[in-house]
Amino acid sequence: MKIALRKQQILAAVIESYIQTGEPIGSKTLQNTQGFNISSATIRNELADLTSLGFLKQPHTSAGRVPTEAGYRFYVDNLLDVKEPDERVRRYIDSRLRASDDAPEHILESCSALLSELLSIAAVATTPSGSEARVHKIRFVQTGRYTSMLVLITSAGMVKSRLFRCDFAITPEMLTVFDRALNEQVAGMRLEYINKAFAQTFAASFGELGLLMPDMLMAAIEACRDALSTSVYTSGATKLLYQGDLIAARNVLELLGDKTESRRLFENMPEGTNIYIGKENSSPLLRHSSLAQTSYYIDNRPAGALAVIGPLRMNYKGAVSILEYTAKRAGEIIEELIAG
Amino acid sequence: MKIALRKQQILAAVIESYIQTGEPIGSKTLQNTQGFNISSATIRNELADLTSLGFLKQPHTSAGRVPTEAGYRFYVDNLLDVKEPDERVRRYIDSRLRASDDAPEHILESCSALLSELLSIAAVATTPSGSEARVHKIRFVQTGRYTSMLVLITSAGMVKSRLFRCDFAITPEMLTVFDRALNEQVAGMRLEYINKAFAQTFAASFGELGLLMPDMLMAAIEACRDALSTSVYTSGATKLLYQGDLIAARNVLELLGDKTESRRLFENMPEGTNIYIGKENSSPLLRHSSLAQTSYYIDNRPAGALAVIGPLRMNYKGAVSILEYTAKRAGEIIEELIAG
DNA sequence: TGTTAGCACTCTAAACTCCCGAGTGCTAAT
DNA sequence: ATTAGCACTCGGGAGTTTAGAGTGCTAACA
Repeated sequence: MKIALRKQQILAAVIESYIQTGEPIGSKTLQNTQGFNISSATIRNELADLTSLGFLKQPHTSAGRVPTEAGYRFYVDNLLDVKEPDERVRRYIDSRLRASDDAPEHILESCSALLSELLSIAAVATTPSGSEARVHKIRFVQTGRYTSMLVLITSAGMVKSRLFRCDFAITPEMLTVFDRALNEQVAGMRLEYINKAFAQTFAASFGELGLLMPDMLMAAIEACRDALSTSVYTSGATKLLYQGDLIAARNVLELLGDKTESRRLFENMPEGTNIYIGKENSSPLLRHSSLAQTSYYIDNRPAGALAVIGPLRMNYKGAVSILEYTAKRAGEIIEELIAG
Repeated sequence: MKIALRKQQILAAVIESYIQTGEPIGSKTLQNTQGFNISSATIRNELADLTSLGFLKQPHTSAGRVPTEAGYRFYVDNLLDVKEPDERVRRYIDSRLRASDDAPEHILESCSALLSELLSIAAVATTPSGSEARVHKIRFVQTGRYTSMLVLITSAGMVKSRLFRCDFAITPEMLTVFDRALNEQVAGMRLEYINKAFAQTFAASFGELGLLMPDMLMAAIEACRDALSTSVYTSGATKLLYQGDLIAARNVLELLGDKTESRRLFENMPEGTNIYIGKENSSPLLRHSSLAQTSYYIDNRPAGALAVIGPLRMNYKGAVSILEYTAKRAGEIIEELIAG
């Protein structure tokens, strides 16, 4: 769609004003505050055009204009010139990410805290999915007479542990047997193959000894499932409660409170930066909100997502800028970690 | 304070009606719905007395009565006959707690989910504090060339792990040295003594070798700190958003979103079951809410807390009943686990 | 003395009306 | 193509009215 430059400038002005104030804006105010060198009548004509194009609407006949979802869409597609954040902000992000401790999980937790803090809206970060990963090795630590901890280390450097409990007393020898037998089989296997079927054939191949293993194997399966499934960290959802639209906020809270739902959000996200506005969202709970999402990369492959969720009139420019910078740095820092 | 039986019954009726409907209730409705054998005029007299006693108030001169905080207080102190939950509910609680996996943390997570589900309000559960616990032992698992996992096992059977990373390549021998040296010192020590001061004297006593240890010791300190500090699991806070009082809900969300704040809530709770109504709460964020809390016991000692947070007009009877039963069962099930 | 019927009184919330003013679209002049 | 001018629209705030739920008081009654 080809649209005259002045129309675009006016559209941008309306949207940015509305994002800032939340109030419908009319031709006169627009003329005064934005310093256009044209009369309000001319602006009115343009506004009428933009309205009939479907980019703006009026809450009622005699009110100012408000962007429609299509308007926001055009804005983010064509009128958003995103810059890197200020040096001060960049420094701040760096320092906060560096301060997180040595687990990727904690870095991602910091990402979501950081995003919601800087943008004053809800933020989400997902851990890398383990779907590409393989078992590197599995270790055992005895923690009690009947209990032990299984530690799974994946080829991607992720570490997951799981407690299990047997109904017989565990001896160190037994753990050595478990360790050797299990690692011989699973080392190098894709995580998703460590499932119930595998456990059965594995236990069966040990005859009587196999009877001692189900608890241990169950723990292994669960550890793999943990490593395979992405976890989702959220922050600042309550901030939305202070920003007007109660039902939108409530729905977002609902969505983010449900781990399964929020995980699903990122399952089929295309990589790169994406913005979903209102009804464009896959979840009906986001029908009145916007989601801005970007991927972070580990070894040049998209690993997980950072995202913010806010009202339709969220600060898209700032959001994209900060999202992309944070994602870049988070990827780099996690890479350093794993390289070790 | 001595109060005639009939007055008490009327007070109870008003409060229970208000809890159910949220509407002020007047003398006539009270007479009709609760089947008192006295005229509405008589009820009016009693209501006037209860009002001047400070247990009831009127939103405006010509409206029905609503309980005051003092009214709720009298109600929970004197008029609450708590029964065990139904068999069906008991079964349900049991099965849900059994289904949680073998870590106390997961059981407590289930508790909070369960409470908020059954009572439709926000629920909280805290893990046992480790303040009484001592180090049982510490184990190491190598997870990468430069990284390892430290596993802390406490005398209370709690297991915490922590990753750490050194800037030199780790060898199995080195871990064996760490293991032996560290355990010799710390086994049996109270968790809170494993702190920076300890780490310094410990590292110092190893001379040059001590220079290799700071990362490992840092991890040990953090694991102990983890084990020492109670974690707080919350569920269902969003349910409050559907129950009228928005600012109360918002404040609760705020409180529960902040781990430090919500931990503080339970720091000095007396054991047993307690109810804090409105301004009785220590946190100003709960000024418009009620908190009902009970302890669960491990080996006959109070270990942690289960609680629900809801509006002043929460269903106190159901809440206490379900809280106490859940706490009892949770304690028992955790005991079984740890006994192993 | 405790209970009750009757009644005048109070007060809110909902419905209705009125009107200001911001904002519009159209027309005619530049 | 732009602009000034103007009649028109309409939401929402202010003021008014009204219905009805609920009260407290009084006087009669058991």
